[in-house]
Amino acid sequence: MSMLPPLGFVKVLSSRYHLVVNTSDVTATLERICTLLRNDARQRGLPHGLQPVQVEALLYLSRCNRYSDTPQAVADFLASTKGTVSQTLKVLERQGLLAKRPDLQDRRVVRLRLTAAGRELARKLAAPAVLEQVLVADATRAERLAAELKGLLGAMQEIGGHRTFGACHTCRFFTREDNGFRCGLTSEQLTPADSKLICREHETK
Amino acid sequence: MSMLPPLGFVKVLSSRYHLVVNTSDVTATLERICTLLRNDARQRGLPHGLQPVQVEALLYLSRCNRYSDTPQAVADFLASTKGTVSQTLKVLERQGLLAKRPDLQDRRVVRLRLTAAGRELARKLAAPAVLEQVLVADATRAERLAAELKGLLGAMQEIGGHRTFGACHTCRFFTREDNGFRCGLTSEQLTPADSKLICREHETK
DNA sequence: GATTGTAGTATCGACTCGATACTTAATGAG
DNA sequence: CTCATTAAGTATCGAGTCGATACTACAATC
Repeated sequence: MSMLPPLGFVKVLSSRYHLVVNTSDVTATLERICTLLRNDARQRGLPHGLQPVQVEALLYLSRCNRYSDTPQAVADFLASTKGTVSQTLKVLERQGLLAKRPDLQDRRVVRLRLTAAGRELARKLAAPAVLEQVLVADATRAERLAAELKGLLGAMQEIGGHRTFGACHTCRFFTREDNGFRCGLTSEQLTPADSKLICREHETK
Repeated sequence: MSMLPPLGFVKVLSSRYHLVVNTSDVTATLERICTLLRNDARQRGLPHGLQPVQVEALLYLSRCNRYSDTPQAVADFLASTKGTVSQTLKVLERQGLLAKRPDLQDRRVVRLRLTAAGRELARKLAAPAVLEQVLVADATRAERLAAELKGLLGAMQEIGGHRTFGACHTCRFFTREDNGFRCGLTSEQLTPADSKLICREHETK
């Protein structure tokens, strides 16, 4: 029976509270949360014949803007590959939740649009039963969590070299004009509804 | 284009800071973290021919105590079914990471033990590359996260009706004696090493 | 105009996971 | 003590995931 500590078991000494927190503790907790959350997603999707990944893709497409509705964007969001995503989208299309149409500017590109059924299902699936209950039960916890998790996600995305996929209006290219909003990257006008959507080209201010 | 809000989109008014936090914000963030984390686990396991679930199972078995090393316990931990877990364990056994032996008290039960190779691999996989870097970079964040996440996980487990799978020494059955520790449930003596392991029968104090 | 890069699809094989149908063994009620 | 019930585990099927590889079509660049 070897008693070697696991690799990467790092103790971090906090300068503020002089408490020793070890990272493998946070890791184990977070991984367990992920397991439970993924299972919740599975149970939510199951009655509708959807896998967890399909649920994620559906929800992404219901929230992304017109620059981000392509298979490659979905692949980036899911941190997966275009091959795998192509499979997933094929299933969603067969189930009538999704329609493909060619992009008129770039004919290599496929544009994805949820059907009415797809949007309706996304609306139903958006509520993760377990989390919802926990968060409503304790408002201050929800608040602190929102801040901490956003910070963590930002750091993870930066280190992993992933795109940020933030909401349009939080982007550094987002500008306000006299009669509305505008994207500094595409120079196109944006509606208030647009400004709340997720964008593939999002960059933190 | 319907503009109905997603079901379960709940705004929580914090009594402390008078800030409006919406739960779907937290949810979206957390689901994205999970996606990235799961992918990290996939990438970690891939060089060794392991799927994310196999990694989780391996890590669990490397950290659980002698009351918790059965297929059913693994299924509970993974919030999965015994059928699925049976498959997963069969693969791990074939890869020589795991050995099965019958339980002598209850002959329906199978006891699982990692082989030397299994323990060594668990040691290597315990470090989730992305998280490790983020947490080491900011100690106070790691500290706050540890607290928040444990709170969240506890609430999720309670609402979902899952076991807590906490460390032995944090259990309400754990007692200190003159010459060591003892489990109030099994009445058996516990070594200091035992007291740090995960237990299936764990209950919060 | 040839080369290079990007978006997407098709196919293969190992694995996941729910569902279902079993076997074996412990438990409990009469 | 026996029979019904319950629990632990396995086997099998089918739809789906996902990495790997090979491919097509189009755009961009030089």
